[in-house]
Amino acid sequence: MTSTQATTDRATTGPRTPLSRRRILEAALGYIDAHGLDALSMHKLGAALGVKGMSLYNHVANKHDLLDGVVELLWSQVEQAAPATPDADWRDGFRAYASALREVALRHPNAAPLIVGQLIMPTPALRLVQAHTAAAATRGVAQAQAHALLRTLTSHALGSALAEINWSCGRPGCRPPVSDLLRPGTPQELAGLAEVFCGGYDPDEQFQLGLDLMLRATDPP
Amino acid sequence: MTSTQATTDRATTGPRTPLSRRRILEAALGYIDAHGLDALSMHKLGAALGVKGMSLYNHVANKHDLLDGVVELLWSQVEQAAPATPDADWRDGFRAYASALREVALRHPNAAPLIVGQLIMPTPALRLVQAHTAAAATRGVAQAQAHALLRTLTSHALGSALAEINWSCGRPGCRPPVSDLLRPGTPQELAGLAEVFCGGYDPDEQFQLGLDLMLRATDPP
DNA sequence: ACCTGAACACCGTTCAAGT
DNA sequence: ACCTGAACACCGTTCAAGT
Repeated sequence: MTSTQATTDRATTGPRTPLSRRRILEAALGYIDAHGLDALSMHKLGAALGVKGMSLYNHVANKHDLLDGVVELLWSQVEQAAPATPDADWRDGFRAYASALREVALRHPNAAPLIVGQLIMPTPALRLVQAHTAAAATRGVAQAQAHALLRTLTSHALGSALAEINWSCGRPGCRPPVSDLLRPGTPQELAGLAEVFCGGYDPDEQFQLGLDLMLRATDPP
Repeated sequence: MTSTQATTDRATTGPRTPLSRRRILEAALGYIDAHGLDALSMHKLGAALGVKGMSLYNHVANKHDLLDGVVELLWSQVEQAAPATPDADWRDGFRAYASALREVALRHPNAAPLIVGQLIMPTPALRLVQAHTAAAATRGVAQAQAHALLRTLTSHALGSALAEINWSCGRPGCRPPVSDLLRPGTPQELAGLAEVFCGGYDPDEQFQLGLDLMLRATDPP
């Protein structure tokens, strides 16, 4: 309650950790995870950081820039999870890249649409392309071919993650239930179809099958 | 200038076509196409319809419902472009479905992110699944297999369309230039990579190759 | 250098009133 | 039945002022 107690919330240096672009972006992602993309506002994000909304403009240019930064943060998580490993089989590296991208999207379902809607190509994404292309090049894979494969894998990872987030109902409890996806007027017959189309499959398995297809299409080493 | 001239804007029945959900949704899509998703507001959309913002609430529940309606409109365009044709080869139908979905997304780049971010499964989408599944069933394709294929095709169409909208630079003039996608700090070396990764390929061709892969993976008729 | 108060135009939404 | 005026809380953003 008192101001001396308030510092226990942060448990770090001084009475208040100073603002920084990095800290703001992480807080923004956390806020989106917790409350949804639409709920994020500069005022509320400021409050969540113990600061007054307008202070954020000292570290980000505007809200659009803030969201770009969140996308960059997500890509850096992908980079951390699936760095290129020059010694291992490049196909395993490509597979790990696609899986990591999908997993980051699934771990942040409220933020995932940003990845594909922010009109930005963040540095960590380019570093991933560069590193994995280089790994494949050591086995004689041409740059154009590696790029084509990486583009397809990226589309597949994001496309299937977003489809899963919006339309699939995880196996057991189906949160939210399929019926929440349907407009009130939907005919009973189509509602039944939705139940099986959206609920009756394993998204992981479907994603892996797609991966296999794409990687097998390239001729051996 | 005068009020008698004003009616020439619509050139239809009476001095002012009455509002309807359908007319509102079409105007909303047109507005998004013209001015971008972020620019759409109830006030401005009302003005574009010659009406006062709040009037829209007589026909749509709220802005979220409005956007859901726009997504439904887009799916109905897909349905119109690629109805199932029970007599033709079902593979051609599936291919036409995926191509139509992609083309609708590319034709409405500003609205496309909505398809994958609105948490809704519109009736026309379900009708497409139903019709194409039925077409495949007449050739002995099991429902589960048809559904799996349709899910993969849907992910691929949307994933590649969204990737193309955001990160690719159509062959000749590259609007906007790749450099607009990069954050100011991007190292020169990665900027060069972006130029070839985002600009040096044919998105149509890449999409069609993916389609071939998916359709060939299913055993013959 | 960085945070704040005050202020701005704008936004989504409600509701009582008009027609 | 459907449109509007007035009003509300909220939003993104600016800027002069504080420290």
